[in-house]
Amino acid sequence: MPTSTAFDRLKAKVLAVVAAIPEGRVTTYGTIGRHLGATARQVARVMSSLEVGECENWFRVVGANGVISTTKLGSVGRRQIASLKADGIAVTARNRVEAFHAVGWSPG
DNA sequence: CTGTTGACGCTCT
DNA sequence: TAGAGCGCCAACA
Repeated sequence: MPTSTAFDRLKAKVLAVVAAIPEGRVTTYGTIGRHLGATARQVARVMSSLEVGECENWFRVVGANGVISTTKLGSVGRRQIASLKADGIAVTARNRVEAFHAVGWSPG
């Protein structure tokens, strides 16, 4: 029995999945959550708890339908959009990933 | 134990 | 197509 909490265990899974996202591809919290048997909320909480260096492509994780949560537009969102563009992923002015259906990636 | 909050998702209008 | 509201679940004070 690991001293780690369920949150830490889930965190490891999420990090593993997110770290496996290929370049130029994106996924959503719901997709990861369902694949790991967790809710999008839990995945989101894990992402919010990530530290600098914990995940190298956290920015490849977006909300449902490729929508970027406006909650993090304060500072993180800007950095996420910039990172996505750097990966070749276009983002519309509505904070949505362009051609999300084309870049949509499923963990597996 | 109770109340509040949230890097979300789905449905209705 | 766009916007607003409600629900689910877990962490935190």
